[in-house]
Amino acid sequence: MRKSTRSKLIEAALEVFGERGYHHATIQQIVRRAGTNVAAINYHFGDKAQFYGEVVSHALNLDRDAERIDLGDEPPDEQLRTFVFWFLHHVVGMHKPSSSLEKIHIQEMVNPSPILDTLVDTFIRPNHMKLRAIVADLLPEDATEQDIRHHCFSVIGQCLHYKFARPVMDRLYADIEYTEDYVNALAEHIANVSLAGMRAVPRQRLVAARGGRAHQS
Amino acid sequence: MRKSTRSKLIEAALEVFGERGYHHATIQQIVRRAGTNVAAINYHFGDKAQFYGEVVSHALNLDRDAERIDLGDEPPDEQLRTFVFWFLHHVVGMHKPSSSLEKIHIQEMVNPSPILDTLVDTFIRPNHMKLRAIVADLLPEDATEQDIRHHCFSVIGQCLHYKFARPVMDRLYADIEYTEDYVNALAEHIANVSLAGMRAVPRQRLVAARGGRAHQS
DNA sequence: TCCATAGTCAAATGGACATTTGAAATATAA
DNA sequence: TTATATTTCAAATGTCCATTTGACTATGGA
Repeated sequence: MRKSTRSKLIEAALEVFGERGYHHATIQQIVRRAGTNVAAINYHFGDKAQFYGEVVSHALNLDRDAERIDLGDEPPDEQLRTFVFWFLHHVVGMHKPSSSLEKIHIQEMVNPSPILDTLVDTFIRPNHMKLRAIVADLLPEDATEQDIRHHCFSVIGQCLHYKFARPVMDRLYADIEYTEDYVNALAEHIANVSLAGMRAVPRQRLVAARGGRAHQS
Repeated sequence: MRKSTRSKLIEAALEVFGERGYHHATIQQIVRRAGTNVAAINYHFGDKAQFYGEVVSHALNLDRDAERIDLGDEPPDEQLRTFVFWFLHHVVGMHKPSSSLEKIHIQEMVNPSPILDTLVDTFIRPNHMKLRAIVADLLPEDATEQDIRHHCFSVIGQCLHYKFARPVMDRLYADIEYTEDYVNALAEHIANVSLAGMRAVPRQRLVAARGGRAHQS
C-alpha cells in the first residue's frame, strides 16, 4: 500500500513544525515536502491550527511506543545521572537530531500555541514527575515542596540552556563542537553540579534566613 | 523642546520590540504607540530592519550610562551571589519588568536576528566575562577552560530557565507567585547550587574518567 | 456502463503586513 | 515675506500567507 497523502502530510509537517515552529512554518513548505498541494490541508484537516493539533497528537501517539527512560533500581544519584544523560541526548538532542516531538516541545516552550496545554499534560508533566521523584529521594526528608521544585528546575534549566542559548554560546565561543563525547562530559558536569547542590541543602537551611538583599535598580 | 518624532518612535519601538520581538512586532503597533504613522519609519530610518538596528544601538548607548553591577571587593562567593541576584532581577526581570534592552536580549536569544552579533559583542560578552572572572576565582587553580565555561553556563542556565520555561512552569505549578521575596529565594537557591557545584570540582576529577555512558536511543 | 464518493490540483480570494508615493503642513533661513 | 528644506500624512502598492473554490481524476460499487 502506497503512503496516503494524509500520512505523507503528517510526516512532512512533523519535520517542518519541528524545525520552524507553528508560526514560522508555512503550509507551502509542508505540502512541498509532502509532494502535494495546499488544498490537501483544507481537505484532510480543515485549517492550519487543526492540522497542527492532529500532527502533534500523532507524534504523541508515536512517542507512547518509543523508548522511555528506564531508571531501574539504581541508587538515586545514579538515577539522576541517567536522567540528565537521557534529557540532554534525547530531549535537547545535542549531538544527533532529536525526534520531531522533542523539537516541537522545544518550539512550544519558546512560542507557545494552544496545544501547549496538551503537551504539558501528556508529555512534559510525566517526565517532570520522574525527575521530581529522583530529586525528592536525594533531598533530605524535611525538604520543602519549594526545594524540590527548585532543584528540578535547576537540573532542567542547565540542560535546556544548551538549546536556547546556543546562538549566543556559538558567538561567545566559536570553537565548541558538540560531539557525543562532549555532550557526555556536559551531562556529567550538569549531574555533578546538581548533585552537589542537593547535598548542600541542609547546610543552606542555616544561611537561608539572610533577608532578601536589595537589588540595585 | 518637544520630543522629536524620531525619538518618540525609538522609545515606542524599544517597548514593542521588547515585548514582541523583531518579527512579531509590526510597524503599525509602533507608530500607533508613538502617535504617528507608518511613513515616518520610512522617512527617518529607511525600513524596518534598519530601524531595528538603530533602536538597538540607541538602547545600548542608554545602557552604557545605566547601573552596572558593582562587585566591589567582596569574597568571590559573595560576588557570585551578587551576580545571580543582579541577573535574576535585572536581566531576567522577574518580579518587576526589566528594561527594554534586556527584553530585546531575551527575544534575540529565542529568535536571533542579524543584530545578535552586535548584542553579544557590546552587551552579553562583557557581562559574561564578569561572571567568568568570578567563576575562575571560585574554581581550583587547575580548572580547565571547559570547567569554567560549563560552570558559567550552569549559573546562567538556571536563571534563564525561569524566563524561557515560564509558560511550562505555570502549567506545571499554577500557584507560584513571583514576588520580590520569592525571586530572592530563587536567587539564593541558584547561588547555593552553583557554589556547591564549584566546590565539588576537585572531587569530580577522580570520577570524571568514567567513559561516556551509552545513552539509549 | 453509470454514478457517487474520495482525492487532487491550479488558480482565485482575502487579510495582514511592509514599503512607497506624492501631496500637504510645518519649520528654517534669506 | 518668500524660498527651501523637513516632517507628516492618507492612500496606494506589493508581498506573503492561509484559506476557498470549482474543475479534474481515480475508484469502487450498482
